Amino acid sequence: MSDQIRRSMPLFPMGIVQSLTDLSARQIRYYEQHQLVNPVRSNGNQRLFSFNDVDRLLEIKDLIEKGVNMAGIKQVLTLTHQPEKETYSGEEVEVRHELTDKELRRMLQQELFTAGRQGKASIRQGELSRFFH
DNA sequence: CTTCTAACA
DNA sequence: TGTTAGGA
Repeated sequence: MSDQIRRSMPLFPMGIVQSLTDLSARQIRYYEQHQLVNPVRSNGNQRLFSFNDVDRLLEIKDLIEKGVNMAGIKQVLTLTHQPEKETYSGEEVEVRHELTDKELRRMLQQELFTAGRQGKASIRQGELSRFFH
């Protein structure tokens, strides 16, 4: 598993990650507060992100653009990064769960009916009606 | 010059 | 989320 070590190596500072993800420093720091990414700190207290962190931020950006809020993103990322055991030609391999649009819609729809009505759906941001149109 | 934390005319 | 102050 040497490749994972490389993907986890602290490499880029805030500026690079900003241009790489098109997210503001404010957003990136905010997502870090919510445990969505875990950049390491340099001696000067500067954040150093790994390739994995950037990859993760891109997933977050994608979900944000789909109208999913923090609560929803946490759920999706948790499910997505939960290793699944799959058997290929006799060999058991760990595979990253791919969340399908169908599953995401299910989550959103369930949310829409469960916690919905009374208050705001905790998994959505504003009117995400386009998911059902 | 870049990044950090805390806070909000 | 943006923006800004005050430091490192």
